[in-house]
Amino acid sequence: MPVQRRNTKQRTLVLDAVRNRCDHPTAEEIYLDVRSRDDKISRATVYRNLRLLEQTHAITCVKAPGGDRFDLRLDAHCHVVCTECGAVIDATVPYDAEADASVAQATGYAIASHSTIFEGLCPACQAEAHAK
Amino acid sequence: MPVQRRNTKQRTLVLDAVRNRCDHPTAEEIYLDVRSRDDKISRATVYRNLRLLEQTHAITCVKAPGGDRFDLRLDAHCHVVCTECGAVIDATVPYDAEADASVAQATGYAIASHSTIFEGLCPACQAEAHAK
DNA sequence: ATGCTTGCAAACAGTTTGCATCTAA
DNA sequence: TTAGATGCAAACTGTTTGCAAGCAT
Repeated sequence: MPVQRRNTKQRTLVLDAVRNRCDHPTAEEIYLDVRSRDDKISRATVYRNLRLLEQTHAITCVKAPGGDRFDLRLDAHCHVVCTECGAVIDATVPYDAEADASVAQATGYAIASHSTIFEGLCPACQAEAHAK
Repeated sequence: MPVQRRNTKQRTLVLDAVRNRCDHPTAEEIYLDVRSRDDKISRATVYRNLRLLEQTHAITCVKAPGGDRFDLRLDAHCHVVCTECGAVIDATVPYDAEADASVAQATGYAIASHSTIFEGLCPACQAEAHAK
């Protein structure tokens, strides 16, 4: 675990790739995006940088079925994930900062944050389910 | 995807194993528990039954780093996971059913439920961090 | 008897790691 | 110069699947 960070071309590319997307890409999608700008970069580097940027709080990751999704960290917000196709979108519910303090008090954990994930069928998958 | 279910000895063992634990065991831990009662049961069977029981809503699964954790579904509640050691405990925050309806309205998703996961250091890991 | 279930092993997906080489500072 | 970063390939973890045999209904 290095303490000092360097600004490599690859690290910048990974961060930019996350910045340039509004959906919530998987590591693989980030890899493909970055790959189109630098066809030498390896998956390992993308994964290493995603973890590093996450630890730095430059980006956040949403644990969705079928792999983590990454997201630019602007403000804390919730996510909605489709139980059928796995699509992830942002939710419009305010972040309840008070809950963190309350849970910390009750459990003794040092709560850093919380994430809420709503699960359900997206409109497209609802339509498909009806079609059967 | 079978529509009809049978009551096999193995399925019962898996369900009982989840019922008999208050912590939030991983699939592997369930497997080891069940294994101690039936040393012929295979991991595949445990995984298959855990998924099946989840779909049946007999149990729920919490997506934690390092693998899903399983839980008897009594009532909807939130979880707290330690970012260091991965321990999972129940949180004491009421389930906000209203949020589901509100998100459903705003997004067009058919929201089935939501899960909230608080992240932070458990007391033991806090102590260890201080010790350094 | 039928077809859901099982056990086994192999396959899989997503991610991490060892190591020699490279490079930012 | 030197510690951090990279690329490659192999290793790993958690989970799923194909198939022949088994068992609940």
